[in-house]
Amino acid sequence: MKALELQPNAILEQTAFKNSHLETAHLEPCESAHGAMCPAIQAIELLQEKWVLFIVRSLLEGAKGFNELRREVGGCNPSTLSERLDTLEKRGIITKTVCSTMPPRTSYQLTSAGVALQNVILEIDAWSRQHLKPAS
Amino acid sequence: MKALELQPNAILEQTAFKNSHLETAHLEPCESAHGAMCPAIQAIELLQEKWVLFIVRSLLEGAKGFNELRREVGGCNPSTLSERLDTLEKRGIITKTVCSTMPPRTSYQLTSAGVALQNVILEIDAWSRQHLKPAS
DNA sequence: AAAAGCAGTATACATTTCATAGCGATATTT
DNA sequence: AAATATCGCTATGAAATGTATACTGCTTTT
Repeated sequence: MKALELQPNAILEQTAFKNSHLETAHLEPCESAHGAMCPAIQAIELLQEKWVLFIVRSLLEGAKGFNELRREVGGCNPSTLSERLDTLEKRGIITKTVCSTMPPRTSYQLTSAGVALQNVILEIDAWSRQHLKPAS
Repeated sequence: MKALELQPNAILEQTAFKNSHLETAHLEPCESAHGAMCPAIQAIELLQEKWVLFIVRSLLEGAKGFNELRREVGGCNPSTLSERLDTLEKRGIITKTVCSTMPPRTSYQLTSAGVALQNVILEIDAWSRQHLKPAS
């Protein structure tokens, strides 16, 4: 819903370079529409949102409630967590189950698509041990 | 560290609120210091920064210059790209080679640690094809 | 009887990312 | 020959995103 309908190079073209038609020439299918149709780009955009990987990692241990999750991911603030959980649900990665409304009790758990993300996380984990050097 | 014993089936067995007795003060080693010592957390924090995965993905195709990279990742703004490249260099993921200062010519390329991230990206890619449903 | 926990929402502030202009020198286009 | 585009950034201010904190009404724990 934002300015994402712009083509990547439109940005560069807008910046005072009106005649830069040369720049626009080479665009891979994936990049051409900001990944609107490319699953890989969509996935990166999703997983790269703050807290998302931590949320998934935490839910791999089992279903959790809102505040429980909040603590275990490392202190995400409630507005952000709420928004992230919404989009994860829309994307079919988690399901939300309202066990009781008052007092409130909710449970979030991974779908099979969500569980499948374990491979990604294990890969990150393995990489981090072998190659990541600590921040200075 | 604990977060690595990920058990897919645990999900099925656990109902919500399994650890409610730990509400206030339970901090695992990993979480306790914001992941200061846990490689996995550090890695997620790094890879989750905006543009980082796109940068790595793009450099897997070969070394690139600043503006070239900027275009190919999908239009990252220069200040942000500059900052990301700095941290990626500090973390040992890319190397920066200044070929000429005036006129400027620089080349960014992955280190072996950077190339090793290909596994992560391939895993995301595979996952996205099989499980990610498009944003509504 | 008091305190703390549940799942969020609302508000106001802090941080991050953004678009854009600009640099001097060459390479390309007209 | 002259105008323009390009290189790799940095600087600026504005927009978008993330933050801490307070709050709700009801139950469980102390």
